[in-house]
This record gives sequence, C-alpha cells and structure tokens, in this order.
Amino acid sequence: MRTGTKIIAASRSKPRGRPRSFIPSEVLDRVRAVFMAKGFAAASLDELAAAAGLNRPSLYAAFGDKEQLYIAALRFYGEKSVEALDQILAAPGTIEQRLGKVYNAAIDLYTAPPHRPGCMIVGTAAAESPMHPQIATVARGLLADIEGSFERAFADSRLSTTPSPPARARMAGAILYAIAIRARLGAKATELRAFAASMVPAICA
Amino acid sequence: MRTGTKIIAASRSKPRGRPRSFIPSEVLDRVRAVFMAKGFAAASLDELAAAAGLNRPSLYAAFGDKEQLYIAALRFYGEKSVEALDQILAAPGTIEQRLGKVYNAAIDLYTAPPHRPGCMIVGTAAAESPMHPQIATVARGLLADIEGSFERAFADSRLSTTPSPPARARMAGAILYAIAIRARLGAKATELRAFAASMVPAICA
DNA sequence: ATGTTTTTATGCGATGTGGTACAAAAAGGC
DNA sequence: GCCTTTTTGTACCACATCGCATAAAAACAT
Repeated sequence: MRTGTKIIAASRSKPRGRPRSFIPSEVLDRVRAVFMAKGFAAASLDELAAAAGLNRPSLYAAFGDKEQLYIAALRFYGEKSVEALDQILAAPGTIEQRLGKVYNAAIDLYTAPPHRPGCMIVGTAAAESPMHPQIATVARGLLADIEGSFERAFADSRLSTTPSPPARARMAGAILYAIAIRARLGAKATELRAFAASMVPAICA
Repeated sequence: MRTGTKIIAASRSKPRGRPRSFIPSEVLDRVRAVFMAKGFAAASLDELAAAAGLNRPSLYAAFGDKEQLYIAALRFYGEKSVEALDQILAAPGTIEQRLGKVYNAAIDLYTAPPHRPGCMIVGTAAAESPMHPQIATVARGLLADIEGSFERAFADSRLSTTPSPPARARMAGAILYAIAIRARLGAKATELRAFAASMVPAICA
C-alpha cells in the first residue's frame, strides 16, 4: 500500500474535497434510534438513510456496510452511556443515593416516548450476537465497562467487603439489564422505579 | 359462522384426511432453535421449513405466518421452561440449594453447543417487542410466570420477609436474565456458574 | 372401488433488500 | 479560471424473501 498514506486525516483543518452535508455523530444517533426500534436485521438501509437524512451511498461511504454502521452506532451509544454512568456515580451522596440516580436516569432513557426502546446493548445487540461476533465483542466490552464503573463506586464506598465490590457490581449490572428488558417489553416507568427502589437496599446491604 | 362447528377436533381419534407427516411439538422445537440462533427477522421461512423437515406451505397451513409461528415456538419454549423451573423449586433442599440448581440448569441450557443461544425470551423476544406487540405480551406473561414461581418458593421458605418474597423473586429473575444475556454474548459456562454462585447468598440473605 | 377431506409438494410472482456504478456538484490547490 | 479531490444523488442489478395457487398424494367413509 504505497498510495494509502493518509496520516489519519482527523487533524486536517481543510479536508480538500466537497464537504459533508452531515455531522457523523448526529447520523449515528438517528441511525441508533432506528436500530433500537426495529432491531438490526429488520432495519433496512432505506429506513436508516431516510432517518439519517442522507442517501444510501453516502451512508455506505461514511460507515461501511450495515454491520459496521450498527457497530459504530452501538459504540457511540455505549460510550455516551458509560460516561453518563461514571458521572452519576462520581457525584456526591451515599452509594445508595447514587445507585438510585443511576437507575432513575436509565429508566427515563429506556421509557422515553414515542418508543419503548430499552437499552441498545441488552435489547438488540444481544439478539444479534450469535450471528455477528463483532457485535458480541463490542457489547461484551461495554458491559465490562459498565460493571467496571459500578465496581469502582462500590470499592470507594464504605460498604462491607462481603459481598465483594465485583460481586456487587455484577449484581448492580444485572438489575440494570433487568430494567432494560422489562422496559423493552413494555413496563411502565413507575413500575420500573418501584423495582429499582426495592433493589437498591438489597445491593447495598 | 354456521359451517365452522369444529368441536375442537383435538379429541377426534381419526382426523379424516391425509395424516400429518410431522409432530407439531417437534417442529416447534426445531423452529425455535433457528429463531434463537438467528433472531426473528433474520430467520427465513426457507430455513425454518428446512430445519423443521417440511416445506413452506405446510408450515404456513399448520401455524400461520412467521409471527404466529414464532409465538407458538415461544409459548412452547416458555411453558416447558416454567415447568422445569417449578419442578426444581418444588424439590427438597434449602432455598439456596434449589436456587443454585435452577441457575445451573439454566446455564447448561443457555450454553449448550453448538450455539450460545441464551434464553429465547430475553435473547430474541425482547428485541422484537417494540415492532410485535403480541410477542411482547407473550414474553411479559412468561416473565410473570417465572417470577411467580420464584415468589412461591420464597414465600414457602423460612427466609426473613425483608426483602419481601416478591422483591426476592424479581431479584432472582433479574439474575436469571443477566445469565441469559451474558450467555448470549458468549460468556463461558464456568464464568456464569461463578456469577450465579456469588448471587445466590445475596438473594437469600 | 369411488368420493371426500386434509396434507404435501412444486413452483410462481410481486415486493423489498443490500450493495454499487456513474455522472453531477461542491469545495480547495495552483 | 482550470484541475483535483471528495461527496452527493439517481439509477440500477442480482438476489432473497414472503406468501400463495395449484395439482398430486394419502388417508377415511360409504
């Protein structure tokens, strides 16, 4: 590959050709909404392009085929989610309060109208994992990040070390995933809030 | 409807026409395997018919369209699972022992080669729920049955009533769903067993 | 044996899909 | 002002998919 010396091009101020008519992060966000509503296989490139506000060849040129596009959207979604999680867990307050805030924020996100999307990882990436190992790998990484975030919060708390911080983290994650599943199955926000509220003391006991 | 007096036909000894060349429950089981491996949308009627050992029109005549076929397979799977759950929970032993057996049985099922299917409800039905309300309804019902089974077991145990049996049941369910998700994402059985073993005492504390 | 009823099997057709070729357009470099 | 570079938009193609129409087959009733 002699011609392909691209020098990453991300830091270039003027990209030389016709400028893009879209913001990649915005496209990923709109595409994510379609993927979350319909799933990976049922989302057609036509719908995805229409939702993104551009046409198929542009989508293809920017992100590659459907699987790569899905992975880009999943990564974008997951990284934003982990950031938000870290931020809430780093805020002041007891671990119980912060955990409650995490769940309430997740419930708000998962039950936002007009759809009941739940979480992209648990709700759609898991379904595609057996047929798309790359998706599985990204999803596993994101769950690990989520549980790592929980684990740090528990390690920094004054809770007893039995259960251990990793065990508590896996438990907190499991409750989060359960909320996501119930939300996707149509559970109401109030029901989910009651569920979360009843789980927080058990996790922190 | 005057002509349609069919009298359920299930109890008729000789069904009058050409006999079926398949056993419905067996077809549902093979079809379930395809749905669990590929998901609802990605599973084609050709693949489903081939796996079932019959051709598309027969499938169609026996079960209706793809969504109804999926729902029939999901019901069949779910009812068998709930039965197995009830049976393990009704066996002798401490609640901790029985809960551990439930999780180990689930892990065996979820990680059975050659695929890593996880659970049909959590792994595929949840994904289809926003686009297929009937699937969501069936899935919700099955989760309610699962948690009802757990709740009875906790109510009959000698555990303290804080957390309440329903709260413990929801927690036990959440751990089960988390196992299913991790299995679908490719977690190894040993890892899942360690996870389950660390959660049982917390649920029964 | 003939007719009736139900299932099986072949095959068709309309539609939707993912992915791409190709020319026009919009920017910078000289 | 002209050339190069990159993106856009239209149009297209090969292929898979779902669902059904139709005829053959396999059982029972008489």
